[in-house]
Amino acid sequence: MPAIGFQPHDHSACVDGALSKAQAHCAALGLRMTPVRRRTLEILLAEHRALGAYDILGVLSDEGLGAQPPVAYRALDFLVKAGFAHKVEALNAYIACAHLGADHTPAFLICRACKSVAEADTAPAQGRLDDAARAAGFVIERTVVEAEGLCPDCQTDTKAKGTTP
Amino acid sequence: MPAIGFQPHDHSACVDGALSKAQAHCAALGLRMTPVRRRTLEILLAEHRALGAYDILGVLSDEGLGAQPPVAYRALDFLVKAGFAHKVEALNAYIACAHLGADHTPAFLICRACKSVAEADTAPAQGRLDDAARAAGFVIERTVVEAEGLCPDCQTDTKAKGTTP
DNA sequence: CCATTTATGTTATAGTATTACGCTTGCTAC
DNA sequence: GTAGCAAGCGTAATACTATAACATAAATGG
Repeated sequence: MPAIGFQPHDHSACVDGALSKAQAHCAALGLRMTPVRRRTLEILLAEHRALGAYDILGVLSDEGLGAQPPVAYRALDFLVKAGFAHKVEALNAYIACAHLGADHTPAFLICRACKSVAEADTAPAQGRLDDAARAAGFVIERTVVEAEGLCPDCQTDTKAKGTTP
Repeated sequence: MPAIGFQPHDHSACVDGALSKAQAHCAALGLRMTPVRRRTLEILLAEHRALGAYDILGVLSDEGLGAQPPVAYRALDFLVKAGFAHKVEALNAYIACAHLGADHTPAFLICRACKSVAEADTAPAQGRLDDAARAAGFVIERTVVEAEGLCPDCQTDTKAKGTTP
């Protein structure tokens, strides 16, 4: 399962596919894909980049879908719980799930220059973390694996030379 | 390198050791361990638990060491950059480094019941993450590995039965 | 249809973090 | 020793992230 997001791909297909998979998943489980939730997912899907809750709220609010923070946070909570989106802890921001349908524990590669985020699989890393946890008698319920650095594109750009060029 | 924090240990020795190691490290590198910075490190070292910046600020302020947020944030930035403390992204909180002196990439085991945090080593997990990053052409500069769950003590406690008992 | 649950709208507030600016301190080079 | 400079601190103001609490409305299920 390769990381996507750093190489060109058929993005509109990737959006459409995710939307219809989400819709199907909701139908199957009796979850309700309301207008606010669907639009929030669309906004996230539009880019392989993490967006803050207030970025989402800005768009929703422009479209008359709710003007207060709880609207965005509730939609995001729903999407995260349903597995349609993830929270990127290092950025306090949210991103659409790139492997929708798989019940996975994602790892993120976060570009500090362009803020794009790729999602990889962590199963192996998690195995090792499990070992450490077991040794300590700790029971893991959720794991966060995130790496910050530079994506291929930004490694050669001027703006990549430092955090504040 | 086992995770510490979930088992009894000589805590005052662990605090003293860390403080003197930090002091020595500063002397060696020409860093300045000022009163605010030292006290901030002491506060963090006092418990194997993550503290918010405003928890720190509360203590500093009670002691006349600065009353505004930047005081705490600057001290924490210094400690994090120097490797004397880490930020726990999943909690937006800070914790003293448990393996001071080693230039390591830590993994945290965070108990959601008692908020204690243990620090383990991630070298193995990171190896796998490096592989994924290399495959994507991504250069990692910093990694965040955190696991939330229940520590040994809290697995049997009443309060551990659910998030909101 | 009515009761119940689920979702939304809104106000207010809590919690986390940074920018900006001026003052003080300590170091270095004359 | 002192002038100049960099690093650190004090403070005010503000931005960003998130939740609590309560009222209203819409869907579900008897």
